[in-house]
Amino acid sequence: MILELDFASSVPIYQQIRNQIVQAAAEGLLADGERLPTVRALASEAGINTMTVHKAYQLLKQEGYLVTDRRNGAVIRCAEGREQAVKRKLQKELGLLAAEAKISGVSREEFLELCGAAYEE
Amino acid sequence: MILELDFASSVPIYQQIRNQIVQAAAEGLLADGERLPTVRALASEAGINTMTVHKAYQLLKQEGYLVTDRRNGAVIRCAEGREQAVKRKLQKELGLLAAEAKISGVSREEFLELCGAAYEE
Amino acid sequence: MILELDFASSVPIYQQIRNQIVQAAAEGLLADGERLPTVRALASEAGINTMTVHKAYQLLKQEGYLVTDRRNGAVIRCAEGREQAVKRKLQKELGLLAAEAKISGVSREEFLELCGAAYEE
Amino acid sequence: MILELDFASSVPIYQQIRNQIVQAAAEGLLADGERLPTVRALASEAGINTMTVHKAYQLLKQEGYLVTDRRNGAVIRCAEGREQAVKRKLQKELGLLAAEAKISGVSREEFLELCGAAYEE
DNA sequence: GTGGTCTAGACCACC
DNA sequence: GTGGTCTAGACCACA
Repeated sequence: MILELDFASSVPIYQQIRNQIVQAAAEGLLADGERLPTVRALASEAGINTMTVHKAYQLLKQEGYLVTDRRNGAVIRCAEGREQAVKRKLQKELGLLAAEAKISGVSREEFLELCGAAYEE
Repeated sequence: MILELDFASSVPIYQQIRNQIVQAAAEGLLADGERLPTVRALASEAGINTMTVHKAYQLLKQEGYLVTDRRNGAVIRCAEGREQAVKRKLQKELGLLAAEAKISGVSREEFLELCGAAYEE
Repeated sequence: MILELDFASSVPIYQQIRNQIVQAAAEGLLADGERLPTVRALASEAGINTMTVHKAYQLLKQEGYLVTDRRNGAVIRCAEGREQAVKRKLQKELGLLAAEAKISGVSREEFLELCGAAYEE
Repeated sequence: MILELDFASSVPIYQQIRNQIVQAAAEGLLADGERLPTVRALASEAGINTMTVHKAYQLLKQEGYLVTDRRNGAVIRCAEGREQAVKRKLQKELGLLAAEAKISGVSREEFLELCGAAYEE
């Protein structure tokens, strides 16, 4: 588990952790059901406060990407039940991104190409 | 110019204003070169402080979506010179959205469909 | 007399006019003693308010770059008597520019080269 | 951190702060990576509003002279990646200063001497 | 009339 | 503790 944190970024560190775990899961680096490092381990490895990692885990849990198993600690949870919620989120966020693309001269084809590439990766 | 602001949202009001202006421009409600409401007008209409509107305008200006003409006030500015910057932004943000879609069971086809719909609108 | 004005710039229009007249004089496009266009002529040519041109002329006059001759209207005035004042101004402004160059990795040689080129032009 | 602010000046306070921090960095009073005072501290020390200091920091951040580390506050950032942008700025500003020098009777040698002295300091 | 600057407070999110 | 956001006023420069 290697995190690349940007402490100067405007996006909160706990959010960066959350994002990178989600992306790692999507890229297959984290298999469904795989155990995540403990809060303490991840915090010391990244040189940050345990509270920050805890908050990221809480967020993932709340979103359903993570389940805390009494015996195994935190476990990643891919897959279903989230489709509707995620689609709603996608609609909202894609709307804004598409608008920015549109008025900046990015064509529909270029936009969809970027979308496809993003899913592939 | 009708703004729908959510004062309870965690996304700052000035960002909401910025987003809605970008979307209005993409939907054609705001033509290239069209004059935007004055900061004072928009502020009083939305029931917020002029500073907040000012900040939104500054942000749009900095991103190149808006030009403040010393004689006329604020003017919307579509297209040109922004393509590269916008594409980089798209790559980053689409990467995360695609990841969320992927591990939530949204197929490539469904994802691209949503992307296309977002651009269309 | 061709002015290139940027109405979106943060530098006031009257200041832009003043700057371009000074530069034109330095490049020899405006000879010492040459007559400047009337306020009205310059204003209509550039599509701006006469008050704005007037303010630019007032500024030039105050700085000693321009003399209003009762018979000839506004006349450009190159040369001396201003050396001390200009040197003081240069010291102040160059100090800041040099500082920016320095901490941005521009070497002394590069900086002086740019200075020389600026004077040459 | 001692600031000398001129409240009567036409140059905005936040710009004065920005300028003095840049100059302090160039003179070596502020080392690369060194922590700047907090907005609150600087504001109370200088007897001005925190918003004004905040604006100065935002400006420095935007120009790349400052990074705000989420854990530590504001940190000075010398060099790298800014050379091109700074050179463009220098060309423009030096052009005007050189023009003023030229038509005020300041010779090329005197001008370059002042430039060299400015860099030295 | 416009946008730009500034004040003196307040509250919040993050770490 | 930090920076970020927001308010309700005010004043100024520009055109």
